[in-house]
Amino acid sequence: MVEDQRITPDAAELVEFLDEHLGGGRCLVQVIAECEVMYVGRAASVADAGDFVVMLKADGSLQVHDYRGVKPVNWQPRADHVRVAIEDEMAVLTVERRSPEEMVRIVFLETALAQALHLREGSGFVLMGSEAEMQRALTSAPELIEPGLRVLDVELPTDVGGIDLFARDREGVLLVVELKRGKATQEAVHQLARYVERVREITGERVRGVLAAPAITKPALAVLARRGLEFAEVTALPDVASATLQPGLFSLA
Amino acid sequence: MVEDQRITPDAAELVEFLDEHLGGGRCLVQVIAECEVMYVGRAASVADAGDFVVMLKADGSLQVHDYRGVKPVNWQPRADHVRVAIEDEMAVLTVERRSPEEMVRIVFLETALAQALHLREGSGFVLMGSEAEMQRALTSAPELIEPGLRVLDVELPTDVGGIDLFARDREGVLLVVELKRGKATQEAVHQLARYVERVREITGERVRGVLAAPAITKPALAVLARRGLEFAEVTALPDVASATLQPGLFSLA
DNA sequence: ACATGAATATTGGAT
DNA sequence: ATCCAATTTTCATGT
Repeated sequence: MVEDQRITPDAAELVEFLDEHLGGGRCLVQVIAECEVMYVGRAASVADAGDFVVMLKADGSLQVHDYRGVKPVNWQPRADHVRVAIEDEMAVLTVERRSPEEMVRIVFLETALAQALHLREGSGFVLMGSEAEMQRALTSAPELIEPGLRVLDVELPTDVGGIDLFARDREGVLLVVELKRGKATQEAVHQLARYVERVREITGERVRGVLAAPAITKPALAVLARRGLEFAEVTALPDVASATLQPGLFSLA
Repeated sequence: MVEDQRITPDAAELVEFLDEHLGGGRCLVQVIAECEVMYVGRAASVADAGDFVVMLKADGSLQVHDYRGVKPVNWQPRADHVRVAIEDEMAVLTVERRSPEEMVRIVFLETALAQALHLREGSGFVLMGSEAEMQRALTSAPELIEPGLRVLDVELPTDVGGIDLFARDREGVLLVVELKRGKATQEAVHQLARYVERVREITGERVRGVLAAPAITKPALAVLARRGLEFAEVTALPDVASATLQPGLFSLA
């Protein structure tokens, strides 16, 4: 798994190391070093000398990690061009991409460790509780929103965006459903209001608007009520969470 | 910088290592191993056995990296609780947090490397080109949007959200400006339309709406025009990008 | 603690 | 290539 490791390499050795290991198939290269990091592109930034973990993956993505936070200090998703060179007796890494045109430049002042890893692919990954999954569940069991609901359409496109679920209630009244997998905010209410208004304009019919989510913020609920819209509590993860959060067991079978 | 390292530790040695180094001040711990990763919380996921880089930072944040992409396969921002134990002769790492209630559980099947790093703090970090900066620039030089503009308010709160810039044009007509630091999308147009409509209702005056951004998508521009709103081209990074993207120089002075 | 909104958001999917 | 919408978004900020 650990293919190669160099302790306190000098500039020349680091360049050689990177040249050798970058671009490999399932390779991940890390450099732990004191360095300066600069970025220009969608924004621009400079980080003065500090200790960072620089991670370069096989797809050309780069991230520079600090001692805190999930988010890197600097990064670059899937770059087109990765280059190493020696400038002023220091190893310099340049990662560029077109579209958008941007670049990250790292000057290695003092390298503690460089390592090349080969990560064998995992056999499988499953994610549960996405909005798409919620949509499928509610389409096949619309009574979870309200009894007597008949789904007419899913992801129905309009000129102001796609309607998650379009239906008629038990009395035949048109119903627009906006789904959120997490706690719904005012933004979701505005989205729903927009769809309802548009459908009213197009059809001339009475239209109900329902925000379906596991929860809603208090301010959002207030706006919802003021606009004559409704909230329906639906959970994204039916029972998995409660079952598996018990300490000890953790099978998602 | 590299405080401690263990090559192919067994379960007991890994647990001891983690117990010793976790929770340190500016410490970052990495484990490169074949493992299984499970997550339950806002969603739920399972990753079958595969090779990953597990990174634990001093603030309790966790990330599990794959061979590709900037985003980790699994992660946890600032957890409240980090635990290691031996189960079925394997080292198991559990990272939990309240609010939201969630946890990541990692079973180490075969560990290639464990290392503890001490990252000294960097001296400085500067980011240029944020929306806040753009707002300040345009407030002090509103003619960049349009000649004769007088700014009345910044971040003016309404019941449908905060208006980035509120102004009067040279003819005294009210003007609502929505700022975007990147290419503006339809969502930004809807936001602007909402503010304009609300200000019209409140004031009863004629109100212009301007979307100020470095660029706008074609569909967004169409919607904008249809709604009688306007686009103003303003750049978030006045000249830094073009000046510094020249190969060779890279000073942001 | 809760809610809001920006972000170099990233990423996958549709057009 | 462009555009849109979800995301375990994360994160800082204000209340």
